[in-house]
Amino acid sequence: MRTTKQRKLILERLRQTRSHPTAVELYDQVRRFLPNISLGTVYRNLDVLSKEGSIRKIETCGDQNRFDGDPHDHLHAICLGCGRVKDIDSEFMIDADKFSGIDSEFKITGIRLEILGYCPGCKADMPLEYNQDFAKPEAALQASKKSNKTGG
Amino acid sequence: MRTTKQRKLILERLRQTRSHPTAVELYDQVRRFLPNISLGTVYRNLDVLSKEGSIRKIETCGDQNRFDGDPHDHLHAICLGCGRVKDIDSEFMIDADKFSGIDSEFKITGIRLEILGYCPGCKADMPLEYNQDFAKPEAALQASKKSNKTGG
DNA sequence: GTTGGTGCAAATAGTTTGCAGTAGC
DNA sequence: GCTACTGCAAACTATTTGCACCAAC
Repeated sequence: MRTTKQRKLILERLRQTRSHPTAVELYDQVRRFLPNISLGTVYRNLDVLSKEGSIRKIETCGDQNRFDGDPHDHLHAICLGCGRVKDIDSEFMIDADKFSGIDSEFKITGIRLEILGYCPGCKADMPLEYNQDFAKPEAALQASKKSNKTGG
Repeated sequence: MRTTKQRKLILERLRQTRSHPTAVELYDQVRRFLPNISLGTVYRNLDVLSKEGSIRKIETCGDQNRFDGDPHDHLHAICLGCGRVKDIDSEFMIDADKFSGIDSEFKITGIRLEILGYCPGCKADMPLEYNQDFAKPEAALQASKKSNKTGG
């Protein structure tokens, strides 16, 4: 794997930010330093870097993927209002072994665990039902898929 | 909400199957009964039915969404080989309250928990590392995003 | 100098939408 | 009869890819 200036810049920017940018957000950032870089290059680099393990692709199930410069185990809290992703301390991780008895035919390799909710800025957008009480995750997920502000 | 024959058929097919079809798979199924139905109509109906709560949109984070005719709480085991989704008994559910201490600013409304692994048919595609031991979920997820066979 | 990486633009895949006609209530 | 719903096709969004040139090793 060659160390091109594009690749170096993308990795560096991703490591420096605590946000979890989308490919396009990252493209906008790196363009300030390399005006001629193309979006295709950003996608290609995000792909090789995440395959190689230097970064993580976060599958937020939103319309766009987000990327995390920290490849170590930790949880993500995903805002259903704006789609932004916040890191959560790994002490809350759940071990995949907990589920090992589930199904003899299905070979479990891991779990996907994400915290869903609303960040301070999006509390106003929160469905009424959540103002009194906690409720079903999926319902909220459905309701909010649309409003993906570009998030930092 | 009107009960059109298209809507009725889509809901009926979804309730009858234990697979978790994609929109296109469902379209292929209902076309056998209503040859002129359009894919747009299938998408529109999946949207209203899931917003209304009759079905669930499963956010498998694959390239295509899948739909579940059973709106009740249960877990999904997602095959990283073919993208197919299998229901898991709700006794394994984890309560969102477990995470309530995570962050005072973030209003938690739920969690997303999915079991990742390989179904019997895809065990051959499984990365070598899993043949000896369980390993990190995300690595496998990255590796397998590509191979979404149309699943049933 | 070899070849992996780049910029560009076109292609692709999944999904959404505008529109004019249709059918459920 | 009103109007939500439909089929169709075009549009849209995120992402991928073919190609000719370039630069890291």
